[in-house]
Amino acid sequence: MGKVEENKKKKKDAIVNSAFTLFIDNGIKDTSIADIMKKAELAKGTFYLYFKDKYEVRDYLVRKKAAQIFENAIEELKEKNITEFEDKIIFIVDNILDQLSNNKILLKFISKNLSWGILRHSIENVPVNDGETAADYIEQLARESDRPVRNLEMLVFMIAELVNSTAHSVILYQQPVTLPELKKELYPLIITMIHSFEE
Amino acid sequence: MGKVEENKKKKKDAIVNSAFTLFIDNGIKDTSIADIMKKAELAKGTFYLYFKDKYEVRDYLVRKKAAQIFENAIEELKEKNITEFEDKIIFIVDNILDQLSNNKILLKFISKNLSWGILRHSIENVPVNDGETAADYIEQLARESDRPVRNLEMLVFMIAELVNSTAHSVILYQQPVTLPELKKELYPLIITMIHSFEE
Amino acid sequence: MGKVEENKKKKKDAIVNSAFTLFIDNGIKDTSIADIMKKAELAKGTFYLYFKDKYEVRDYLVRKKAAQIFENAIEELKEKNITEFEDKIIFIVDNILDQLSNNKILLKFISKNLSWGILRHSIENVPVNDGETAADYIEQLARESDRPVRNLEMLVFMIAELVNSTAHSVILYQQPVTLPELKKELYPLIITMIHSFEE
Amino acid sequence: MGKVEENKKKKKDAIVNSAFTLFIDNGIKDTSIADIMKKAELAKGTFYLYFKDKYEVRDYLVRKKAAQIFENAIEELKEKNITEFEDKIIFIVDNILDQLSNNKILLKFISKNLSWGILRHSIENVPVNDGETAADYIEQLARESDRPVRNLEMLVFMIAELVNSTAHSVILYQQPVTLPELKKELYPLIITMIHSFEE
DNA sequence: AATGAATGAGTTTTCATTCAT
DNA sequence: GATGAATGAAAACTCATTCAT
Repeated sequence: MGKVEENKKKKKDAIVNSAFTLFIDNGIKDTSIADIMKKAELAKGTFYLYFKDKYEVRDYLVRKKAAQIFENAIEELKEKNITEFEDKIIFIVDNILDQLSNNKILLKFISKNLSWGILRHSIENVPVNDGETAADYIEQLARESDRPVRNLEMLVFMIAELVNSTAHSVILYQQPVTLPELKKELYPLIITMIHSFEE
Repeated sequence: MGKVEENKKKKKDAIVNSAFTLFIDNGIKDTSIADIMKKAELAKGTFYLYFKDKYEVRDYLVRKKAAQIFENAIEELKEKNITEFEDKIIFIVDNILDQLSNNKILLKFISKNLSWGILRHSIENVPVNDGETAADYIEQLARESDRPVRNLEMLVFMIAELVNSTAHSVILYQQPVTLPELKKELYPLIITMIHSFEE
Repeated sequence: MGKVEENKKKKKDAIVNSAFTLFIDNGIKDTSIADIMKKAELAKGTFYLYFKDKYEVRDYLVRKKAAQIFENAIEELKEKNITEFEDKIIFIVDNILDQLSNNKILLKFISKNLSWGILRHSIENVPVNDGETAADYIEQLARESDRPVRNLEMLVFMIAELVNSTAHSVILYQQPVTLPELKKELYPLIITMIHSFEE
Repeated sequence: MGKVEENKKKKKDAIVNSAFTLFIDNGIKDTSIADIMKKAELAKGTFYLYFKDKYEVRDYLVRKKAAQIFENAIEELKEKNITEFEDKIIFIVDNILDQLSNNKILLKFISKNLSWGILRHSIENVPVNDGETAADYIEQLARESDRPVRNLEMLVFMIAELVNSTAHSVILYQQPVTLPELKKELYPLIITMIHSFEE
């Protein structure tokens, strides 16, 4: 990377990091571009060299943070010696739920804005792992397993949506149950779902 | 209803209907109170006699529209002769998915804004059926059934979240599958879920 | 006029007068809406209740000022006892040239922006005399004369354009001649033009 | 011209041509230096090596385009065998009116910005013919004629202003008459003017 | 209860200009 | 000479809210 390119990367990071803190603290609606750039210690006009508006920053951040959470779960999975596909899935879900539970602010920020399109499609500059998406990684796990799964994408989609949407209500508002109670019902259900997708 | 009351109802309806169209067409962020009142053909100041801000209108609308959809499904259910609890649930889900599929704009508006809290709790002025919520009604169905279900609220919650979150992606973007394909996987899964919650 | 209407008229006048001074002093480009409203002692937002942007104010002003100049000339003409059509025209032109010569700043402002369309067409709220335009008035003078003129509008048009465009250069920059020298050539030419349009 | 000089000429031309298109399409007010340089495919900073600001470019363009139009008329005049001074003037005026009529966009651009000063004074880098201005050329024509004209500059000035200001309204808006109708009145008038300036 | 003119703080956005490379 | 990233002042414009009528 040339010196200029490096400098640009640094500036973009400064904007993104500043924006994340302010979005979390004050909400997107109550964060102005002036606020972001002041905190980033850059000129207001510089914002527009990197982003169109603050919603572009939000989308970038959602992808980046979601990818990070997934990556963390994967990293921890690698350190374990889990062999069964379904156990790996449960481990990942459990790990993600715990991460989100420990960072409710992040959960609030992400879950309002996360969609299947974002999880599914590789995102420029925000790869989970060398350009690989979360869904790619899960599919790889499935292929490694000895029990083949039909319609894998659909399975992953349903698990992801179920986890994401229930997590939001449960972790943030303990509605209608607490997280441990959710897990108690959710994990057997996920196992059932996986089995029903085995060929 | 007195004549004054009737007049107030008319005004409130005008505001709400105007807001709905504008929210759908331009997004909430880009709809001003001035816009709403102009389309409603009422004075700007009048808005504040009925709502605190546009977000209150949005919440009112989401509840009202969601309740209508559910009510429609119930009405049609009553005309059928379905006896089994699980068949009733499948019928309701199927009916709602079809309604949403035929009204994608409404789906877009609702699914961005619907939460368990709204489904669950009775809403002033927007009863499904005499102050009864969707969840209340489902519980009644369950009680009428001869096979008792433990933790009914949890079951309803999970089904609702699964349906709502998958519907959004599938109906609006055909991602990752089409609606018929989703149904083919979703309904057996819902049956499985219900069975696993039977005592 | 109701009290509210009266108040609105007052506000519009304040904006227009403030704008005129600032346009003259600093130029349109260097006059901001904030400047105008500050001088008018009104809130910035109020501007947009009366005008779309500052160029709409400019157009309004050009029409108004041009109409005033013409009206002044007419007023003075009425006090004289001039009978011949051509002498009336010369009187009006002479009077206007003198007015402009005594108010070069106004000339600068008007002549950059004056067009035949503006002179010709009655302008809402800015009539020369009860909705009558300058051209209307001249035509009336011609009709009163005993020597009929063919294609009167064309005659007026050519005189107006000739006077307006030569005045600009001569009065503001004494280029290529001084005002008295221009008059010496211009008036016989106008007489010739009138004669050549007589039937 | 050295290779360096040639390169600079190319760059200046690129800037000027890009600016012309943008001025015509979007207006000068709504054309930024960034726009000009992007279209010219040059770096923003390079602009300041050639011009002070966009108004300098505008003036350069007006002169250049006006000179071209006049030069075209002269070229065509030379190919004809017209002997009388007044016929030559009419030919030139007629030719220019036709050129402008065929290029209304150019007319719009020029007539808003053309002034006697520009026509009259030799312009650095933009000679009509070896440093000669339009007015110079007309004076030469007059001198070649056997009927001497007094106050030639004044005559040219009045004809130029009359033609320029009437052309604008007539060609662009057909107001108050069409171009053929204007010509029918204008040319006899010009002849009359010339005669009245003969000694 | 209803109106709609007025407010002015707040936000976005533009853009000429500089200057290190 | 050429570049284009960065600047930040300046400008336009929006809009929720108030309040006299």
